[in-house]
Order: sequence, then C-alpha cells, then structure tokens
Amino acid sequence: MPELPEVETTKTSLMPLLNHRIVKIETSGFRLREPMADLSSLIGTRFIDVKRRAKYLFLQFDKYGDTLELLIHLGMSGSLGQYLATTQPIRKHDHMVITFDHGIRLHYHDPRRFGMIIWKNHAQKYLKNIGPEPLSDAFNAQYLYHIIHKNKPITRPIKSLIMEQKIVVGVGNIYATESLFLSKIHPATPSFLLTLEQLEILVGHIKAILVKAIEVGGSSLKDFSVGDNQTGYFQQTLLAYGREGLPCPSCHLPMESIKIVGRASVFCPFCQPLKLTMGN
DNA sequence: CTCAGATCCTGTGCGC
DNA sequence: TGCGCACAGGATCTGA
Repeated sequence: MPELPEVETTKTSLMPLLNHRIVKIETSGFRLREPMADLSSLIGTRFIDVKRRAKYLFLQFDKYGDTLELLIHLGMSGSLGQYLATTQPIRKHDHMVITFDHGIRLHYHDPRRFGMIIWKNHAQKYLKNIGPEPLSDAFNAQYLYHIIHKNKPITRPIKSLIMEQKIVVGVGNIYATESLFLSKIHPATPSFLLTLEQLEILVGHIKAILVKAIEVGGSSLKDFSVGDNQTGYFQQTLLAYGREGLPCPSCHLPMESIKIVGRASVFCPFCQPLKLTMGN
C-alpha cells in the first residue's frame, strides 16, 4: 500500500470535497479484502470530515443529523483520485466511484484489491490492538526499548519489529528500509542488541523521514498520484529502497538485498554491518 | 508467546 | 512476440 505519507496526502486531497453532497455511487461488485460495504445509504449525504488513523481513512457523512462513517484502506495498490465527471472514464479496477453535487467524481482504484471499504462500526477487528502513531510522542526510543525487553528479549530482526502494526503503525517497507539506512543499522539486527541510543537514532530517522515525505506531498511510490492527472511525486531521493546493486550514496560500495519477513530489504554491507554484539 | 511463511489479487518486467 | 516466473506499497492468519 501506499505508506503513511501517501495516506496523509490522500486525506488532504479530499478536503476540497468537504460539504458537498453525494448524488451517485457506482461500485464494481468485486470483493476487496473484505466484501465492500453497501453504500446505498450514502446517497444524498453530505461529506463533512475525513480523519486518518494508521493507514485507515475515515470519511464522515452527515445524513439528516446522523453521522455515517466509512473506513477506507488503500491496501497495496489502492488510490483515491478526483476527476471531473465528464473527463475521466471509469476504468478497470475502479471499484467505487462517488459523484458529488459539483460534478467531481472520487474514484477508488485498486488493481490488487487488497484494500478495504467497510463501515467503521464493523472495523473493530482492525482498529483494536494497533500501536501508536509514528509521529506521536508515544512512539519513542524508551517505548521501543520497553517492548523489546519487557518479557523475553525480542530476537527477531529490528526491521520486522518496526513494520509491525501492533508496535507502531504506518511504517512500511520503503520507510523502514530508508530509516535503517540512515541509522546505519543492519535490517536483520536482532532487536534486543540495539542500545537505547541506537533506538533513539532510529526513531528520530523514522519520524524525520515521514515528516519529510508528507511535506513533499507524500510519495515515494512510482505510480502514486492524487487527484487529476498529476504524475506521482516519485522521489529520486530514496537512498536504499530499490537500489540493490547500485552504489551506496555514502560509501559507493554496491548495496545488497536480503529478505526479511518476505520483503526485500536493501542495505549497505559497509555502512550497515551486521553486528551480533550489543551496541557499537 | 514467537516467528517464518502463506495468503488475498493483478500488473509489470525480466529471461528465454 | 509470447510464455513463465519472480516480485511489488499491506496486514492477517496458520502452524511449527
């Protein structure tokens, strides 16, 4: 999926739709990760707010004083784009198209269908047990250190830990890879070997890179775009993600890739040596 | 509890 | 040009 910055950017992009009424809803009938909510009750409602928690977007609609709240998750390949109703045809993989009273259509497009469109009050399963927001004060080095050491010390790779939603939400493969590179920590380092100081560096980079990504309009994704036909904001500035075999931006030796929890993890063997003893 | 692997699905890009 | 395969932004579930 788009990672947290992309979801945040998508949220911001929806603001111009606020206070508009829904006049029409079309759906593809395909099952997403869950069967799509029956959206017929949204006709005639007014879009009043949009919030984000983790990578979930909550769209609120006013229906004669009652609030309906829709949860949208973009999965791996989802996006929400806005188009003039007269200009953009409904495409393959547009699974939900909402037409507003000013003629703008919102398209939920998701080729892989790993996303979700469900009513929020049916989403407890997904919303309980999710960790703190990465940009909140609750996500800090002490918190991570406590998690790692509170029971049996956690031995699995630090990368898998920071990508786990129970620990902290919104850190996907791209930003996990980038923040570990910036922190000079090998992605496979057993979590319990990291010192509090190293965790402070890591947490600092995770926050900084997410803030930066949100500032530039969100995206490090090749094909991510918001709204009309804008090209994505693909950042050539990724230092590690997707750069296997290319020179390390710091030392110029070729970067390598290993699999951690099934996902590519690019690192520099010189700048991020695997250390199997505590600290440096 | 922990953790590696499978899984949902389509599109893309590569080697042959 | 086409085929088969590996792999891709997530997150949950299963079984060892």
